[in-house]
Amino acid sequence: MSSITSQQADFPAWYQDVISKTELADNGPVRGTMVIRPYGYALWERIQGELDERIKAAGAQNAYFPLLIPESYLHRESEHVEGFSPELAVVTHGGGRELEEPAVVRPTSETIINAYFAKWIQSYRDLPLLINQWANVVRWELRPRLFLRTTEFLWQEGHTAHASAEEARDYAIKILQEVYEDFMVHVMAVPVITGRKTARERFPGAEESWTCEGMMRDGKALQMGTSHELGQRFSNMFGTTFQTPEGVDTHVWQTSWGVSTRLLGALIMAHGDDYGLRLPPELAPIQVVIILISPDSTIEATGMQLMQELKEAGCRVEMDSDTHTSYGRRVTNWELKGVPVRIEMGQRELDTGNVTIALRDTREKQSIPVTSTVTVVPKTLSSIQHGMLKQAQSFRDEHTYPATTLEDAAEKAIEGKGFATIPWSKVGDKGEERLAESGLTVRCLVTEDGSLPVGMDEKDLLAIIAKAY
RNA sequence: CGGGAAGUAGCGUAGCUUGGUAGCGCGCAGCGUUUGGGACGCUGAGGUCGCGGGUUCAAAUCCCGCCUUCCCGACCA
Repeated sequence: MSSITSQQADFPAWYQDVISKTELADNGPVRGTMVIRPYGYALWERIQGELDERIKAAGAQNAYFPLLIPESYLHRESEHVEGFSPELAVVTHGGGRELEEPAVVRPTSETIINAYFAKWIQSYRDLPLLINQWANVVRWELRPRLFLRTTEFLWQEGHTAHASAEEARDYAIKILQEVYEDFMVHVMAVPVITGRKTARERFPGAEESWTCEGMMRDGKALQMGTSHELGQRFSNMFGTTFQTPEGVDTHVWQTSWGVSTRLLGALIMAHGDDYGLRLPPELAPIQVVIILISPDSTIEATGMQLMQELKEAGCRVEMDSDTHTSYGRRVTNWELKGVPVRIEMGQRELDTGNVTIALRDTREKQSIPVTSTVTVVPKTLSSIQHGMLKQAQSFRDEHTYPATTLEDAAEKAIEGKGFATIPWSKVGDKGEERLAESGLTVRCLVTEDGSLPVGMDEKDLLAIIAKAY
């Protein structure tokens, strides 16, 4: 197996190499489509599981809406259709004949879900209505990249209806912080900046968009998740109304929010190194791999017992007994796959009563008594988790530059390969246009202390400027 | 969709300038020897040279069109 391109030599090539060599995904036969292979899908299932738990804890329920949406639905909200029409896939034929009304393959489900919310919601007693769906969506992409931007991708999209604007806003922010930020920071070990999108970067049809922005190891920003406050735009167009306790017919206030398979791209690019993936233990489908050094029944029995004990201690463990393949090859392969802890089991371990454990994040090796493995490994996993978050945090801090003028910010973001921060009052819509000329965008707006700006006057905010995926 | 680069076995590539019927490395299969950081030997399988058309006695090679991938832009989770 040939080695992967180094990050420094060519970051995009490194990214491609990692995806193919770790067998995460392949390109599909139709441009922009992707085949997610078992290891990649295992990661997605871990992401789904963790998020689903948090989404349900936030009160939302899962449901499923159709893939095909009447084209006319999209046209009901003008900004929405303007935003999406260039990237729609439209079905014009079915059952061997031309359809009376073309159906679009959902690029997102705001419209169809609203059509049903309008039907289901009558009274303030029906609110809030909190729905989530796990689905695939299609947006015809001009420049696809595996996980980051594919024509078809998997995601969850939450859609909620509320009795007041404040409640809707609070819920959009609750999802952003308690579901997305919490998951990204504590499970993915990716520190994210939560902030508000500028008008230019907002979701088509939203009144406010809130975002989680992560920094990748090439210094570029990646939008990892968004939560939108939709106001009453969709409810006005779809006639989604409820009666208040006073008997007044009122349009609901809504939110929508989503994260996608793009998170796999974030995971790869936020933590990966020249040896391949580095998976945070909380997320890793395999947390510990036990490598049997040579074919021997005592070694195998000891390894099996260790695996059993670790499983009972709650670790996700796999045994590598493929002694036919050389030791070096196997080690390289497990490093490539990013498994956080590797335990080596061979004659030496039997003789000394110690096992060798190797940590993927720092590539350090330690020797510990076999008998303490079950207590040490879970602690090690936890310290790797914290170490990776800390490392990602330092990397981001080292690549974040305060600036005072627009030119200064642009230069620092480009030269320093990272984020530049500058008072939003120095940028504005005109400034965003100028930044775009050098390939930069305002990723989001935050308060001066970096927290989420809720209902604050824009003039006091700080803009995060960066190149973005 | 605009600008650039490239498509030859699963992957990486030679051959193309100067047309003559495809080679190498890795990987893969079988057998044997190995086994603590990408093992070795022997044997073997695997190719519509991206697709379509044209020129020619003859095309991987020359010409035209298209498709795909990567990079840079515009668009986006």
